[in-house]
Amino acid sequence: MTDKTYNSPNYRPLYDQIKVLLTQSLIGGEWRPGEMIPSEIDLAARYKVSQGTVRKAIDSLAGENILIRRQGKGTFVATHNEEGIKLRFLRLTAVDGHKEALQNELISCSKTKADNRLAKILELKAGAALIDVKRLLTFSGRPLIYDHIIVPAAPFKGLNSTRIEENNGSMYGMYETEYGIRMIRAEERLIAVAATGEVAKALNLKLGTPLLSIERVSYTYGDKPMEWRLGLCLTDDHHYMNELE
Amino acid sequence: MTDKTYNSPNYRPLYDQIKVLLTQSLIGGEWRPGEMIPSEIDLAARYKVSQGTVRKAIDSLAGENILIRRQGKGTFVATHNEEGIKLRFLRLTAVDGHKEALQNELISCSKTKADNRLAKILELKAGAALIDVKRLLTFSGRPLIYDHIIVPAAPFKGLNSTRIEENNGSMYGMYETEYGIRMIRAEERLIAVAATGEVAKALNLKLGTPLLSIERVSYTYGDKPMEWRLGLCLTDDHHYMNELE
DNA sequence: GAGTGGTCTAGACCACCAA
DNA sequence: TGGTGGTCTAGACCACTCA
Repeated sequence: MTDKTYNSPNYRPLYDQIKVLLTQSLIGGEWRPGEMIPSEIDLAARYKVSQGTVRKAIDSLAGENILIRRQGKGTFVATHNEEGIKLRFLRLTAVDGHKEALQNELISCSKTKADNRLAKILELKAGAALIDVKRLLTFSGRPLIYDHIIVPAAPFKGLNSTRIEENNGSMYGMYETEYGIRMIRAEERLIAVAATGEVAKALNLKLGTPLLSIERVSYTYGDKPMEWRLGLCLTDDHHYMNELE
Repeated sequence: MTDKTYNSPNYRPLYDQIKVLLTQSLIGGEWRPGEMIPSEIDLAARYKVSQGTVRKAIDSLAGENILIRRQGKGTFVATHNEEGIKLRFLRLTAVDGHKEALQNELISCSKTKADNRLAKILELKAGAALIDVKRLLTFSGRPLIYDHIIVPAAPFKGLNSTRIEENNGSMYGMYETEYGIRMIRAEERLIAVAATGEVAKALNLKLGTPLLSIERVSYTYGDKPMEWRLGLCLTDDHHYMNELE
């Protein structure tokens, strides 16, 4: 790490290189979700840089919610299996802001093959094996979201309805616990649509009722897409919250 | 600044105190939108702290898009009047991702009074004077958004249709240029609704067409709400993009 | 070349937590 | 009490921009 490679065409700051090394250890499973990583001083010794440089690398990863700092305790690998962080990606809240019980009702879990569109989104070959999950999410006993989830079959071997129910429908938690795959980022695209047959029936709505359509692609380390999801949400007393900076 | 007030109940890091001082200078107008602020070294001398501490304060403000760093040039006060940053809060993009010409068509600009709901949102007294703007936004010649904008009349004295058109409909730019008020943050709440009379007509739609409703409250320094806005968007070939971390 | 932000270091000390 | 992250400093040097 003494070679700073200044003036080289592909110059990267040291802390950026350290960040890559840390990420590789995360991908490689050296530190698993929920575990504590070595202290800043230990890492500094390991990589032969100053504590401040390690610090900056960790700061960056903490800013991306990949690591979590806890003063006095240590730095931990973030996980979706933690109370309070479990629903990090769920932006739908009640209009009056009250907390509510969330329940899953599995509709189906089957195998399909990727058409061109999904293959492109998930970076697979057309025809690749997929797992297709449909479910209903109920808020305080009322069904509000019709969820359609698709993941590649290869990395999620053995995923079936039993396993989903064992994990209480927490998909992200299951991906981590059962397959060691952690989602670190997601992109959502929202539009308004009219409720059609199957969905209207499941949500107990009139045909044509406006629904919020949330299409989400989730990424794991290295910006690799690992899940496609389409949620159709009834928004008569809930809304999707977003903060702009 | 020598008093570090350690162990005091309301202990705040030095860089946080510097951040407050910088923010006060921004509010007070010492450095106006688009201008360069003093160099880190100068600020360090001014506040009697090290460059690193000033740096951390600036880093924080840059992270909130309040300041913009430019290596080799200096640090500048962010502005909505800059090409490329102009539409920072607009998340609606074409499905195929192509760039498009955006145009404003002013429908009305009138005075009203705050009802209880708006008074609460904008932190005013019920009955306070408001300015009410309606307009149509067209993308590549096609009307896609019916916008309803409400601001308190007091800080925006003299805002009328003429002035809006002089600023080409760029509301945030106008707030800065004409009134020295900069929006730094916004909260949005999205739901799906059905098009009703006036809006359906303006957007040339059938009654009941699903529209994306985007309610936005914008805040200036000190988390003071200064604008309420409701956009009704046709999303047949556009979508609202959002990134989750 | 002078000035700006960006990186990196080494060291001191503080705040928080657990045993 | 010892270990962890968090703050702060002083100083050296690099990368970028512009005159």
